[in-house]
Amino acid sequence: MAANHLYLVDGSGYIFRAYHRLPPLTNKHGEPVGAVYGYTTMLWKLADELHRADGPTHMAVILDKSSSTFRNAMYDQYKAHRPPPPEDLVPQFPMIRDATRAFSLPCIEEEGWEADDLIASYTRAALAQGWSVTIVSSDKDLMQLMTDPSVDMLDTMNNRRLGPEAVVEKFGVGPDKLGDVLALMGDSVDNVPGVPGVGPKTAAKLILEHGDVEGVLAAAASDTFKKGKLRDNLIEHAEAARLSRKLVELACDVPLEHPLDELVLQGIPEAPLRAFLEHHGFKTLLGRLGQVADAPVEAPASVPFAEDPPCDHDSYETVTTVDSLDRWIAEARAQGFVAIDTETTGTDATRADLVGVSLALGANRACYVPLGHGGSDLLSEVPVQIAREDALARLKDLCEDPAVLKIGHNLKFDMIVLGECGIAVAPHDDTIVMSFDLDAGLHGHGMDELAATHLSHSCIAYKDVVGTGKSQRGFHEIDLKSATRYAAEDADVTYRLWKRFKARLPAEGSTRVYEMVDRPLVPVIAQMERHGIKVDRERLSGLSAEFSGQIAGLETVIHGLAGAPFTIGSPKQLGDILFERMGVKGGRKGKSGVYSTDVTELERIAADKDSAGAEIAARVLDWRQLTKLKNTYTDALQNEINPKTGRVHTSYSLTGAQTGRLSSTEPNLQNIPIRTEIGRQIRDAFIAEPGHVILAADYSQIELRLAAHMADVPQLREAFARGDDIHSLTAQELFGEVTRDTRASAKTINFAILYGISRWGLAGRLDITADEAQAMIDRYFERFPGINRYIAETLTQVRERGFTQTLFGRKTHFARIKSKVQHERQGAERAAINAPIQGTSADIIKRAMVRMTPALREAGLEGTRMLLQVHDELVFEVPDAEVERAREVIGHVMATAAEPAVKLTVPLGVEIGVGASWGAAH
DNA sequence: GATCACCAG
DNA sequence: TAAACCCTGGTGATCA
Repeated sequence: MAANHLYLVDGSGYIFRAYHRLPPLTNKHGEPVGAVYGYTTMLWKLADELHRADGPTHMAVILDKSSSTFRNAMYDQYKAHRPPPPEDLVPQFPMIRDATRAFSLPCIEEEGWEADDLIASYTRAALAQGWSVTIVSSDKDLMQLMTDPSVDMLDTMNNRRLGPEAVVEKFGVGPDKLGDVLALMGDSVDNVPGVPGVGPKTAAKLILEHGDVEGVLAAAASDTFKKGKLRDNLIEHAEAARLSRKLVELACDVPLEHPLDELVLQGIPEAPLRAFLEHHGFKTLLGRLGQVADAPVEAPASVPFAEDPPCDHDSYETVTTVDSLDRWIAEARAQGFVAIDTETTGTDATRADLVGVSLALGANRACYVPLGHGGSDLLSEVPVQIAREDALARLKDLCEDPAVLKIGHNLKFDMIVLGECGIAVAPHDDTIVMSFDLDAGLHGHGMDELAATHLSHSCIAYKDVVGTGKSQRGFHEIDLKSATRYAAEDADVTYRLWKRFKARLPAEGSTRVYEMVDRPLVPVIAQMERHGIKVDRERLSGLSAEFSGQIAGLETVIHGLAGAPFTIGSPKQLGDILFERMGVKGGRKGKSGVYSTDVTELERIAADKDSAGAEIAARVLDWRQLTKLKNTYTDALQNEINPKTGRVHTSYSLTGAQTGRLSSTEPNLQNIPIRTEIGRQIRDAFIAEPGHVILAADYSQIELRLAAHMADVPQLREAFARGDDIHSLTAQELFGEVTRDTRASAKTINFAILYGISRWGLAGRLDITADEAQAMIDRYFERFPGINRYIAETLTQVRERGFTQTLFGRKTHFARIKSKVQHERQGAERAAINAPIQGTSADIIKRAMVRMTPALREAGLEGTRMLLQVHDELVFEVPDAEVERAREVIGHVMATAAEPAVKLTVPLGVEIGVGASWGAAH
């Protein structure tokens, strides 16, 4: 008979990880239960272990009891700086004991001992009986226990079993030396001091050379040790190192309150478990118990859904013959839809090469079609694959077949890659966009996270397939078996998510925004990214050189003023110079205790001509501006020019901003300077091809116009209709006269309103007292009562429903709107006031983008291309001959983009400029 | 990796 | 009580 096998669950560790991983769900009693839910699903997964041949015979959950331990007696600073647990986590601790009891598992905690010590002690006792032990945790301290071959670890969050080799991989030493390495490294969270300057790499090297902490310290004290900072630190902090060694040592001789036999598993009775799940309304789990209770639904994510079988990676087929590929395609045609995913050599779609395509027709009906594996040093033998042209020709027929729906997750990426192979993809659905339109604000929308949330499935991690760092390989270097498991799983999971989202969209009122705005936008964005924009490298490097000279000059001056050289870019050093050495009066800021040296602070100092720091502050401001422009723009942008196209191809995220805006990365082309003359020059480097011009079209004050419409403010609506200056009107209403100053203040207030105003924020902006700011706000609300009403209604709704909506029905969820932490709640309120306005603006420009290309083509403008979107601006490259007509078409499409779905009571103004460069087009 | 600072709408 | 510090984003440098 097999020996007993004890599972020890590190409950405390899981609570915190579940808390930070999951959205802050609430049950029907209004109690926060996010961490409890995560913990419960973890125990659930553990129940699967029961069916393993070498599964548990005994099990217990070990928890920390909040109290001091022997380590505090040794070192009073131990865990002293650990912040208290978040407020909405505290009430979940007792519920976690409930959850454990619901599974009929013993729950062990003891005064004066950390969970780690109890786990160590029970482990030792079990080993003494000849049992084997699995520690369910990913805690690095507990890895010390794997010195015995009968001990392993299990991390249920990613379903990984860890053995001693995992310790070697992570820390460079085996479990027997781990305590010494951890001691030298220290741990800032637990406040284990360690030795300054020694991280994991150095610690491992030292321990491997000298055996243990004492050996390292002895070596450092001897003359043979290499002189330098490391040796000084080891000598100076020798005592701290010895103390740390004791702190990380696990106590394995704690008297056991429960004899091992008590921990025997007797099965999980259903009744208490059902009662617990029903109390919290965990419907997905209840569904799995066999029967769904009809409790009200508290979160859409837990709507029960017809159960799919778990992902079976061995069921996936590697398609290496044309016949087989034809069969898969025929089945896709027969059923009318297919989930699809591409694998490539890299993550930048505009530079990556296609390596393979996976398809899924249903749960566990998935395959991988390798197209470009092998041929490199690492996988020199080219495996059998269908000839690339044959496969691509068939895939093209499938992707362009109007009778087959292609489903992807972040399909924009695949559209770009396939587009480079001459393949269009239509019609389509995109699960990342579906998820965003359903659940923006609740959680991220990456496939791994969605699989965990909706399918309770841990996807194979990409880095586990290709590795990381120096040993990382391209996907084309992966063997076909591993590649198939990973790639086909992606398509399989995409299909499973699609089925759920497809049902939820109409049920939750999100079909409109998905079908009218976001879904059709996907291929439009893919096209824009493929086009890219031409950038004049010489112009950028010229600016870089110019800036370099000025920066060097400023550095000399600044160092002279400071009396000594220092790192100007270090806020810490600059703060010390200004506030300590030069005695400038000013305030501390931030938790880390460094002086704030941001723009407002430096401008304040520079303005006080009597101050000793005025000169240096002014110079540092100039230095900051120039280094920012050089590092972030003139230098960095040159590296982003694609050598193949000579153009810069940004990547837009359709799910990056919770309000529905796009965001732009690698490079970010939505924050190219414009507000200062010197920064503006960078825009001159964005140019048109010969025979073309750049055309830039901006919505004029679109958010204020939308506020006037949505809050129904007659004065503002009429002013926009007349084409009046809106800030002057506000100044007249608020101050009774229009001057430069009152107009500037009015402009600030107008924008502050859109952002969810607070008296302190406005006070800081206008440099007035909070009371004066409050008086202005009161007056604003008095003159424009609609604004006040809009804010109140928006807040009432978001508190009731948990989300706001745009005029097109886009939802943004605000989990923190009920937070007990004041500043979190207030932050959520401000964001909620802003979201419908910012989001509607995003909806409108997206609709303009969707209609733009068809409208241009219909007008016979074949050469005009849309290149960039910057929130309220669209940038085009236009052949000289098309400029005048393009102006008209673009202006018209943008101005009418809301119609006919939404009829606005204000006109949308569009301003258009044309020039040889982006800078000249403004 | 966290923090600060700063670019845009 | 004291603090609050206007929304949405992304990137680069420094420092532990």
